[in-house]
Amino acid sequence: MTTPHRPVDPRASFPELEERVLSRWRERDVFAESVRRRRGAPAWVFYEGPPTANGAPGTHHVLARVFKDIFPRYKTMCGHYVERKGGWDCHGLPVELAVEEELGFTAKEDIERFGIAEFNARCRAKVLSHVAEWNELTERIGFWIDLDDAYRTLDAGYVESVWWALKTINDRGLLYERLKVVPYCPRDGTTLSSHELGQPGVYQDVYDPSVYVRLPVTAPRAPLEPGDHLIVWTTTPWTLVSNAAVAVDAELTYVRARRGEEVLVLAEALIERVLGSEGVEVLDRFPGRALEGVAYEPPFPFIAKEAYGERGHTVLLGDFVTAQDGTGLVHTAIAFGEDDFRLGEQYGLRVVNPVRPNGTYDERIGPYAGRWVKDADPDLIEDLRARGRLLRGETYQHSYPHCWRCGTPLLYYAKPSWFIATSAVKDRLLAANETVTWYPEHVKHGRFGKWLEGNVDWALSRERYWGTPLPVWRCSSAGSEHPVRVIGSFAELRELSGVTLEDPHRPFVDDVEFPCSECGEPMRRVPEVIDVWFDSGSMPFAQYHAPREHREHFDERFPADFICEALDQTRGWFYSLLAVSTLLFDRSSYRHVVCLGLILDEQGRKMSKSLGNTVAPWDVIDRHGADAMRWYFFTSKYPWDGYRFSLETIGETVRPFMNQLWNTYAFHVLYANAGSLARDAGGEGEHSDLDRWVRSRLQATVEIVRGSLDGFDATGAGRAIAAFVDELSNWYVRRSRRQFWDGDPAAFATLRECLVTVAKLLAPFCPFLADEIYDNLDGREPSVHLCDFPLAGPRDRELEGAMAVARETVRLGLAARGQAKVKIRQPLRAAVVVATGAEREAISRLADVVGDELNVRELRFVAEADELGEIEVKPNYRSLGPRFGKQMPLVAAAVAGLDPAGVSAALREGRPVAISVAGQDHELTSEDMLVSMKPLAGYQVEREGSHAVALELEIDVELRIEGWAREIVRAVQNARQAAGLEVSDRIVLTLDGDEDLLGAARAHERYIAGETLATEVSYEDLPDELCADESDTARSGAAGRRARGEHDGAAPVAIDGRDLRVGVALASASA
RNA sequence: GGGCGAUUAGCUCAGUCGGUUAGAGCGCUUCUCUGAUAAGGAAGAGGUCCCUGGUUCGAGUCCAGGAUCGCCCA
Repeated sequence: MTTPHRPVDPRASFPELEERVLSRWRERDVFAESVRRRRGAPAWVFYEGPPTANGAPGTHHVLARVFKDIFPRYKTMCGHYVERKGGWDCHGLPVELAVEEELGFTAKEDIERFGIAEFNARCRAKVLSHVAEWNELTERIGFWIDLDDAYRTLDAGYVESVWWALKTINDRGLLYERLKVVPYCPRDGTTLSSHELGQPGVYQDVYDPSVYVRLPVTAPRAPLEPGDHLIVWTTTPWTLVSNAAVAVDAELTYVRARRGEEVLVLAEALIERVLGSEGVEVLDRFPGRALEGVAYEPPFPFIAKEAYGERGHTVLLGDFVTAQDGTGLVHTAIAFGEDDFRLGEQYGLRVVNPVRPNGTYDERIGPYAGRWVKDADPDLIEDLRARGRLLRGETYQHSYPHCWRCGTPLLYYAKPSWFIATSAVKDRLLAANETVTWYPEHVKHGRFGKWLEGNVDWALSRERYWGTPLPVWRCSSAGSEHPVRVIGSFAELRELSGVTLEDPHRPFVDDVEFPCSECGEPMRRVPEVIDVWFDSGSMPFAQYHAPREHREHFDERFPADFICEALDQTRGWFYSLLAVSTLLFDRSSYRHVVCLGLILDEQGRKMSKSLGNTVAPWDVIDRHGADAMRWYFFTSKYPWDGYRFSLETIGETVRPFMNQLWNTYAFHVLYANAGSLARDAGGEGEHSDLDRWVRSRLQATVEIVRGSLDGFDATGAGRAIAAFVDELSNWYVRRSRRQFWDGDPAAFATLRECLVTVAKLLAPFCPFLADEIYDNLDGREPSVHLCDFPLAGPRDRELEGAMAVARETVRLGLAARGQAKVKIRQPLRAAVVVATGAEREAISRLADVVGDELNVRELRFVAEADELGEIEVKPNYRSLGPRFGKQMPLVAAAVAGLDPAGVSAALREGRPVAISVAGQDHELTSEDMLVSMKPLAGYQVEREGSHAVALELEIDVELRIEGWAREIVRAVQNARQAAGLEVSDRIVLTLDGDEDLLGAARAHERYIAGETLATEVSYEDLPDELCADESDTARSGAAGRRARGEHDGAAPVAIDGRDLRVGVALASASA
């Protein structure tokens, strides 16, 4: 340990430093070693939620990646084996869309014509096109994850694991096919995924027809009568041709209302909105359930009641009916609405869909056959009007989805799809969620819990190309009802078909056939691929190709202790993970989730390419460094609330902390190197109270950091580190500077321990900075990241409390100086401190520290505040409020009427104070009262609560001369610095100028010489203009130092209006 | 239209169980300190705690309604 530390530039560039640390990590293989060393230790499991690498990584990815990094690093340092396997999400529509765009395709037919094999080959190339950039950024931000062994959802092994999962789910009877109403683009002939619906611009405000239609009751029964009309409302008149039923709410109140000649049936709450306020007479009121079963004549005659079944063209009860808009009676067309479809299922109505896949009516709709449905709206309305069926027609503005690709309004349209019956395990999903700890907590029973409660079966299939093929084979004989076969492994498929799949993707898998076990006809795979979310939800086992391989490895790493993604994954990965593991293993696949919020720009707008307000991660890293970016994300706020992000914000947020730490570290290195012999003298010598105090604060910080990180609170932990560094720099080092100048081994040992421990605490947050400090100050391990995380040692709470009181005293004393406009450098005779008991003892113990900081010769104490100022007593609401309740104002008045000095005296002696409230006598103890002081004229007193510090302001000749001596020291120090001397250089000092000042200098010559490292002090004439111009001397370092013995004159300085000229010259080395 | 969250100083954010006069950092003004520091200290300016109503002796905090912003759905 005799080697001095590497010199530290106090203005080092963090980005450059980080690059150096990175190369050190590479040389020493630190990441791999950090994992290797914990082999055999208890596992702590992290799952990487796979990003897609078909685009460049953005700032929000950095946010996710640094939070994914910090907790595994922490747990590793705490002694856990934390495997960090990377992953890439490879399938899915965004990739297909990007390739389609490149090829100029607009419809699925283009892909079919182009050839699926070539198309998918391009998807495969595309999906990993940005991996290099991702890898580079991942390394640069210090996210330690194994990218060489990353799982990829496109790999055959991964696909096979997914197939296994689907087969298992099917074996439990939870996989099925049925019609589903989906958003459908009739022009492109394709269903749109939820992802596509989320594209910007999909929901547009449009004007659609809004029509109220009369439906004559055909078989009236009480409370209805012949001639009554049901009134329904719709904004999609084109669906009226396939009206199947009318839905009402069972509990809602409906009326028969007479207007003119006719009697209309609708919800009471909507009478005025539909019929206006005049000329309407309510004949009868009844709940919706009274209408159930009433038959009516449909708006158009094209499709007969029988086509729908027994309940066709009757009133049904639906739970989705509200009185928010419309009439309270909802037109229902089974094939064209989610609610409609569910109602149809519930009542056993058959699905009749008279719209062809290209969006035109089929032959069942007579005169309208072949017409594009939306274009038929005006004619259909006119038809209704001509037949007296139209009650009202207008236009209505609402938000409606459009195909993001071609702009066509989407139709909601029943299509066959494959489902997983997640709703059958809803209770298990909810139970699994109960085992998960969410950060923030409200997600658990809020957004996520609510989502689970409303669970509907998982629509699994996609009519697309680049995805995990749905492993379902179906008998090809016409109209076959033979059971489908779900394949769970490649071996199973090979056994049946004799085909060994090189690549399980389409189109190759589509060619594999095998005979139907029932009839021997070929079984062919259904054309769909599966939802990519099922891929990523399967990663706990699929990443290891489990269960076919590495079964134990998987078992040991299930479930995860920790996952972390953006909040929008509630319906994405958080759900798919939970659903897949609940279906397969009846438990959650994760224990703790940290949710991250959205990153907004400076103005609080969402960052988007179209707004041009994105901040590229590289810009931040090049300017502020990765540690700064990490520190900002960790500590500026809790991550789930989102960030307002800009380059400037990062700098402002981070500078105080990182610079403070760096400067403290640089200070240590500077003086440790300057006096390196002292460090090796053996033993640490006597520790001061300051040493003991800062060590105790260090232990307190370790406690907080551990506690916070154990609770996944990086923000609280980081802020505790910052608070400690502030105490270390602004109190410990500042108050201990003399010890460092004197080479006190106890001080160096203390500061070094603090810095090294901070480096360890900081390692998961700012891995570069922490490693640099550790490496230079300790370096026993190749990296701080191979160290154990600090364990909190014993604290000296009494000393911590004492120092808090002492610092408060200093604060008050400095404020008093400020008020009196007496500089710190001017010594004062005494400070008078109001304190009693433990506080007085505390300040006495630390009197040197306090007196030195306040620059007073003496601290005196007075026991009672009234010696320094007038007393005020106030009621303590916190203790008296619960006791007196409504009488509190009276109590306050009674307390105000007491004699403050008497109360103060009584409480001091432990006697209670009597008051009378509303004729009742009560006793108040010291807990019930707050005693404070008013300032007293004539003294310079600063007070707060029960504390006060007063300064004796009289400055006699002795004090004045001492003050001058300190001013002279300051002037000499400036001259030293201007001359570019090293902090340990000895000097020959020459002073010239005002006789009073020189007299003060002579009187305090030893002090001045000691402070300025002057081996010699002389009083001679100094020419004014000896010194060169500032630019030459200022901060010029060793190169600018004057030759030995040569005077370096300084410009005259003024002290109390008196001139002083200072000459400094480097003394000979022997001094 | 529904669900979830947010709203506190010019900016970024704390604010515990409801309790005296609502805080910090950055920025601004003045002063000060400096053998590490672009740092630190003191004072000052800066507040409709989004609004309205309610509960309470007492509300930034609890309740209800509303506004605005965001997210997720539709």
